[in-house]
Amino acid sequence: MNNKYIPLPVIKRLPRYHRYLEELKALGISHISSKELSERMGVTASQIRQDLNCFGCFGIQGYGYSIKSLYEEIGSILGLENQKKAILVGAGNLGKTIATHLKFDSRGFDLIGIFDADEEICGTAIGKMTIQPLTKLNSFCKRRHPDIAILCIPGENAAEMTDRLIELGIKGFWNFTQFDIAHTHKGVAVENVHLSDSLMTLCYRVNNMDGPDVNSK
Amino acid sequence: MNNKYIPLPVIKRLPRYHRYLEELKALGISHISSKELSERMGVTASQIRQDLNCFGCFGIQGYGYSIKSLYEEIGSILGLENQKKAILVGAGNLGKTIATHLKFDSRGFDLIGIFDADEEICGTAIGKMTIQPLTKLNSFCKRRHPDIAILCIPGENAAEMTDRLIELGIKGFWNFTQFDIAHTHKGVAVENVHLSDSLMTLCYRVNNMDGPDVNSK
DNA sequence: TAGATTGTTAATCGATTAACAATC
DNA sequence: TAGATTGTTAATCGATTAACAATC
Repeated sequence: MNNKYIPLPVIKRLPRYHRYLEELKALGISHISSKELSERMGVTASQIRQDLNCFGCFGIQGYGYSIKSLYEEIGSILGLENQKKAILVGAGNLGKTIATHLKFDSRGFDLIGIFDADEEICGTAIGKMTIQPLTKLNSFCKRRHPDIAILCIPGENAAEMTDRLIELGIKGFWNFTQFDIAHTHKGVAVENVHLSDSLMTLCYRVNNMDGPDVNSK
Repeated sequence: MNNKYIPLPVIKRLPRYHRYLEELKALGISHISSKELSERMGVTASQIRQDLNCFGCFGIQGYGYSIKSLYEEIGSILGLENQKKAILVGAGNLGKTIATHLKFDSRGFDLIGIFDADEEICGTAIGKMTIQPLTKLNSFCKRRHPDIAILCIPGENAAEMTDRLIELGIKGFWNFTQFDIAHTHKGVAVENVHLSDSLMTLCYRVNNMDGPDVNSK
């Protein structure tokens, strides 16, 4: 696999490129220059070219980038076709919504199990899946080897659950709890979705609209 | 209000400080040095001191920071006590979950209205509120003057709805749609929660765990 | 007073932007 | 060939880290 170091900001921009290219593809446009794409996306053309060149030479001088092939390239860089196995831990309101609202298939994942501590709701169906009790988590992981866990449990239980899941071979977390999955766990990928933090950031911004503009990305 | 320019990365870190201080306060600890806090949070002490000094001198040399007062300071910097008025637009699965899952009160907002295009579900209660039809949106905004909108509608309708809401005086968006609320709208605060993008970023990371480590924040 | 830790300036590091030669 | 636009190097900008004098 590619062994070059890629800056995190670049990686975080890839899904957005992917999204814009998908849209352009749907519009039936065949190719686009970094300049035009940059205008649509509100970034610099330089940044687009620099970002893409971290991974290879995808453009053609004097012509631009083929939308279809660049879209596929980025999808493959992200690893969307690899279908890593995901489990959901915590099937409350939030967990249920996450499980049903997202297109895991086209985002590189296959949701293979849903677990909850509350034995009452076990057996209930979510989509095509049935909620299982946490008591079955260990045997399930040993049998199916899920790659990542989606954490939708109360924050108080997150530290302990994280340790347990890492023990069981989980290599990545999509974390919706308040708890910060620690920098101390090496070799584990963590994507935090701290909704409260996001809301508070918005709070700051709407309260400081008069000051020097910070409302760009 | 403070008119100094504050870098966006600093603002985005404030909620996390707030969260850690809340926890320390609950533990009954009275004060803490930037060094100890930095170790708990996995950042540098320098960064903490630099960040805080954007807003004022909250520490005491030789002693550290009073947890209770720093917690309050940060809350007040974020503007959490201002209780800006928020409306939710789109009361599907995701919207419903967002409305019920988050503590708006302690995050600087008061949720005062919920709207949906589907007349069928109007009248249904979510928490203490009732879903209203979108046809009542304009008159509601003219009467109540909400500050921000939480967008949980399908991406296809987002562009149009954004324009409509800005027209109606909305000054901030908490955007859960795929659609990027544009850089073209000046003077409007936008906080995007692109869940699919986040999931794809995680996908890249779990697929590239062998390479040079990018799994830090 | 001595020790600790801040506030702040200076140094470093990394990311973004600009420029331009290479090339389709 | 001429025009366009890339890939890539160099310049700039901004954010992070280190260092230390000020001070509790």
